[in-house]
Amino acid sequence: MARLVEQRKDLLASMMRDGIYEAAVAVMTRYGMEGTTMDRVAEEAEVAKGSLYNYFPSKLDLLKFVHDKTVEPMEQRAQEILAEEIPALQKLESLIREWFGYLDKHRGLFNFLFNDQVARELLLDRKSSGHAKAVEDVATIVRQGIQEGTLRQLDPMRVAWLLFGAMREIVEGQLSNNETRPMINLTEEVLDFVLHGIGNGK
Amino acid sequence: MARLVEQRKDLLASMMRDGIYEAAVAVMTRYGMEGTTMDRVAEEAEVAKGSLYNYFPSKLDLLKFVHDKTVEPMEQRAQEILAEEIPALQKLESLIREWFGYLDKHRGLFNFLFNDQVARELLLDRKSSGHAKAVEDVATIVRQGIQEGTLRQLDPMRVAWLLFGAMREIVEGQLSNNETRPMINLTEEVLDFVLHGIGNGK
Amino acid sequence: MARLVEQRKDLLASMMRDGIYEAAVAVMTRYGMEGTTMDRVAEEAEVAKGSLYNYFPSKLDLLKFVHDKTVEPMEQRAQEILAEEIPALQKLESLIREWFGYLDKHRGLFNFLFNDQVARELLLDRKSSGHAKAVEDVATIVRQGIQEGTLRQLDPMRVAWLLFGAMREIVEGQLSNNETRPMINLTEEVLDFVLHGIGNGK
Amino acid sequence: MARLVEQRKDLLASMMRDGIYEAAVAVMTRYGMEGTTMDRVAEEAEVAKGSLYNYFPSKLDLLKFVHDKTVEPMEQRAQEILAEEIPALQKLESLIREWFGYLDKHRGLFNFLFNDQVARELLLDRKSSGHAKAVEDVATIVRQGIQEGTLRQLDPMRVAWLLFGAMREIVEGQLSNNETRPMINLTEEVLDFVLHGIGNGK
DNA sequence: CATGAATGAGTTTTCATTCAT
DNA sequence: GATGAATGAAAACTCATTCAT
Repeated sequence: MARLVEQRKDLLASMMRDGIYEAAVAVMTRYGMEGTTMDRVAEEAEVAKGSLYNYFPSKLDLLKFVHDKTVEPMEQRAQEILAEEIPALQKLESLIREWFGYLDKHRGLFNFLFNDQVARELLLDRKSSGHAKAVEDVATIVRQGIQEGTLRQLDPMRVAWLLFGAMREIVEGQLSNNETRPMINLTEEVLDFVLHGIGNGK
Repeated sequence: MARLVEQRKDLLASMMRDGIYEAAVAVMTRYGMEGTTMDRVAEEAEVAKGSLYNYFPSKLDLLKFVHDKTVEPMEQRAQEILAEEIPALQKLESLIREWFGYLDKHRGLFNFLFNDQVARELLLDRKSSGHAKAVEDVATIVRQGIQEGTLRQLDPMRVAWLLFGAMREIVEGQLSNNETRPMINLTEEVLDFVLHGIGNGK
Repeated sequence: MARLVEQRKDLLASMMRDGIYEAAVAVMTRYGMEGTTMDRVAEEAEVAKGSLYNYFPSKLDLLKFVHDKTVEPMEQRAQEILAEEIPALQKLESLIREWFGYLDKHRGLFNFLFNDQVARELLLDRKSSGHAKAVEDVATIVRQGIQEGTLRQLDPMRVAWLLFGAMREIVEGQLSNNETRPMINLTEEVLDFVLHGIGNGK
Repeated sequence: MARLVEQRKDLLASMMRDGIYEAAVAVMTRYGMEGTTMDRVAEEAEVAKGSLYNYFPSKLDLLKFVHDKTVEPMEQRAQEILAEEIPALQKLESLIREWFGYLDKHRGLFNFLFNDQVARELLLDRKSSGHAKAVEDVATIVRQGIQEGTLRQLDPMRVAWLLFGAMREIVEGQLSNNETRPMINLTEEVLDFVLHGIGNGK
């Protein structure tokens, strides 16, 4: 019985955290990192400021939560792709497509997720940032591709960084141009670039 | 004679500005943008807080100065390379090499120069951010390469973003790994990636 | 029930505002406008500096509040007097008496209300300064008196300024002499001066 | 001989003080009391800021000097008028005329001379403000007028305050209306008001 | 547990005054 | 004496965090 009460409590707390999460995302999207104050989050969440502290010990913890919660599903999906039994090239395409789809949602959080100093700082003490993990995933695929003979023998980590960066940048270009078309359409183009480069071969 | 006194004064002022610049860079490197307060800069520079305002009318002006002073020589160099009468591929290599050499100095400012939201904001009213300009430079080279037939017919701007991003990311990877070897060594590798991609040809 | 809670809150907020008002008046009286800092007000009110900003968005707003709260009842009263159906001379006497009574309270604020540049500036965007309004009120009475034939045909506005100034000055004289007798006793005398001047008739 | 050197020094110092005086007046007129900083005065005087302190130990001393130097000639003139052997009424008219003429010059300093808290504070330790002295002068004239039978038997000091206030206020009215016609034209009107009041006699 | 007022350290900026040159 | 850079004590305002109700 106490067990049941316990569960109910956990459930409620979890819902609260989610509500605050949504609010935080909204505020971050609207005001940017600098403008994200606990006041605004509380107001957006329609909760008293003090209540935030019942669910998150500090602002930093809230930010970490937002980060994790946003990155998590993407990482989940990446793991699934990695686990499939398909050629590296297909995995790569799936992953890129997935990323773009993911970034089409969360546009507002892009800076927070990838660029911002704060993000970086709050990740300092994490085992490994989503960012780094993503790069690692690519490296794994590259290794597979090399074994399969479909990819050149290059340093997998280096290649992963390059690939990831190319993708990230193009997203940023789109965002800074206020381009609203879905970024998922860029998948082919990016894949082409990554596989064949820009040189006109022989 | 008055001329000489004048010069001496300018020199001193210039030295102060440089000292403050150094201090600001140190603080930014150590504490990040968020943590860069005038207090800390003053302390680092071993000057009174008020003295900063004898050389920079506001914090924003100081930041602009730091940015310009850091970015300007690079832009200069880029223009020189663009103006040379050599094939696009050579320009590209020169540019990348230059960038890496440049980033080897200024490691601490990398985030300020390329990643930070604040940096972006304070550049909003500048002619055009160094970032955007750099991408534009690459696009120019790509256009030349396409005409020369050495580069594939791809959207030059898109390619520029991709290339720039790849490079930026690899730098970031190096930095976050606390890799201390000079980044300039990566030039070949990046160029190879960009030109041929990672696919194993046919 | 929620209604009750709401009311209690409003009441408390109102009390705080009043407390801060008192503190501000005390500080203004003691240190003058120049010396009225938010720090001092906070200290006087025995609240944290930050708390002031929970009740007044800015220092200017606090000053406006002080001004309004002090001036409003007087303006109210003036309007009542103007609206009465009595001869101009009676209105004039009433108004002057009211003013003196009013100034007997608020002695400390006299300079803030009538003399200070800052006060004037902060009233610039108000409908119309209490000062100007008071003069206007007198002019209205003078016009009535002229019509009734009890006052000479003089420029009403000019007369209003003269009258108002005479009164203001005498108050100031009293204050600077640290004269503590109620100023309301001066009503007759001022009225006599205003009506008959100091000349000995023919 | 040393005497001569001494004199030359005094003369130079005196000239410097006068130059700074002019500059201070210009700044006060242009920027108001709040905006009168030592920096601006120095710039206006085309002197280094530090030099100001060779001639005035502090800002307050400079302000006192400005005040005195501005008020002095007026007081001088008032004394002369008082000393003349003419009826009180004529003295009164002369004095008022003189005041208006005086205020026509020094418009920019009006607030500093008569209204400002700062002015008040810096006069606190003076034997007697120019303001108070002026009132005293009027009282003297009133006493004479009473003896001569041309003025009613009223409290001379009170009358002096009233008269002075009326005049001051009308000046202020002119200034706040940005009325640029010379105020000296108001002499008759004010005198009329003061002598006969606004009442329509019997 | 919810609330939101209270807190106060921290931020940018100003400016009278000092002092080495 | 002249200079003006250096100083640092205030000033207005912000906001993460606490805590009484």
